[in-house]
Amino acid sequence: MKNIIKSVKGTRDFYPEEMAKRQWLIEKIRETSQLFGYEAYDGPCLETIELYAAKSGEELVKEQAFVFPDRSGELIALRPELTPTLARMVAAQQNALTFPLRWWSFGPFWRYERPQKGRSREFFQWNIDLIGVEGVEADAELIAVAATFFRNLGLRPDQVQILVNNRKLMEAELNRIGISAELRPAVLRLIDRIDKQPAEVWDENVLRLGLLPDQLSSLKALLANKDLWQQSEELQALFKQLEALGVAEFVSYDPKIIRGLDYYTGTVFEAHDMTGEFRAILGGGHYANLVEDVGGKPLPGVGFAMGDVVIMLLLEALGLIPEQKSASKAVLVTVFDEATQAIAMRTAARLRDEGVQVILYPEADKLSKQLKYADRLGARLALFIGPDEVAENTVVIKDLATHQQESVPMQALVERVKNLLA
RNA sequence: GUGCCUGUAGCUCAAUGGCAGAGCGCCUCACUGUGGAUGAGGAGGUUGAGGGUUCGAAACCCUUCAGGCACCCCA
Repeated sequence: MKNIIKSVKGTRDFYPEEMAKRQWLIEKIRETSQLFGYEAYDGPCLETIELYAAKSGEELVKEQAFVFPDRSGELIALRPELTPTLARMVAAQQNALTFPLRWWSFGPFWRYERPQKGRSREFFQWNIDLIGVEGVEADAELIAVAATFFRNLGLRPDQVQILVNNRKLMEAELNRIGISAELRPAVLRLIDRIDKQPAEVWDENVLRLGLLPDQLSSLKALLANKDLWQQSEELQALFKQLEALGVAEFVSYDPKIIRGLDYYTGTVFEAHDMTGEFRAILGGGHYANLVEDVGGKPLPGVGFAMGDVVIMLLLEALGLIPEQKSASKAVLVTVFDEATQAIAMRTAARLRDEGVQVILYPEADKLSKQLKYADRLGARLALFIGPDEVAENTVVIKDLATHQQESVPMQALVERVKNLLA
């Protein structure tokens, strides 16, 4: 163990067991995305640092991106998020694309952060965006995508909720309290983390920004008001549409949802597990303007991103990840001895020609060992072709789950195996 | 990047300054044509790494690496 070279901090190895789970998750993401008519796309994992300089705030690039010079000296970043790439791609083809645009993507991202549970330096992220729609209908659709995804995974509304708020509403309400436009961004940032700080500390921080004590109490009343959404026409319309889309049970209003990214201008939302044990599962919102910073004409849209880590921790905790055995449809062909090895190989080849997944034991060995191997891999059937079978021109098929076995004529093998696997 | 906690066999953990152990898992055999059970054997550790204190360190001290918790930030 001592001489094994260590992996890079914050990265994960995906052994077959974990890889199978990752593939399962991707499949669920693909199903849901396609169900709503979204098309898959991807960009490069490497981008020039200028792409991020304009967008996504300095913090993300300066402090959280992996940045390095290439051999010519140009600064390259491992992508910490996809939105700037999306903006660039859309801007480059802006006059050729058909809007509204429905695109989704799943791929690796990197952020140079301190790893913790639910947060690694290399992670996978589902990004999905609807671009070219101004109205709140687009917001409703994306929230419906998220809710449908949860439903498809077997998650219930009492286990996970999508919490929604609206930036315009919050701006208006802060204005009403008398908080100046210059102070609002800082106040919003504090609202975003109200649940993370002790109440007294939070109060202190708010007052330190320059708010008056009665503004503080107004603010706290605001954040406790679960009916605040009724002050927003957009949110009223949104909830009505979510009802019509059949996903309202997964959504609730929360005035504390702000989102860190500056480019959100309307609806913002975050999905959380109801025990509060994990970090946010996904987050997104409405942006007025996706491509302006990279040189395109203004385009509104809405999108969200979901990392692979938290959702899998949650699903694992709830026991919602089905057992993934890659060999669950496989037939293991045993090799009795050297004399029968060739016929075992021929039989394996015949089955493979018919599209049956066949694992051929690589050498003659004790049958107990071969069966144990089949068992470990989770194979469905095992075949025995020993001297007796060769003499009779038969094969013994054993169902490893039921322990039942039968002898069939060699000619009937393929059909019988297919029946048993069906 | 800051503070705190934790690193002992593949996994979960004992051993609190005196010979590094258990359970599970793994391998072999009982089982010369049959897997999950049972029994008997066996392999596997420079106690994360490096240094220091000590007659003696898994344990105490320093450094470092990794993970976890909080901050920061966010998926």
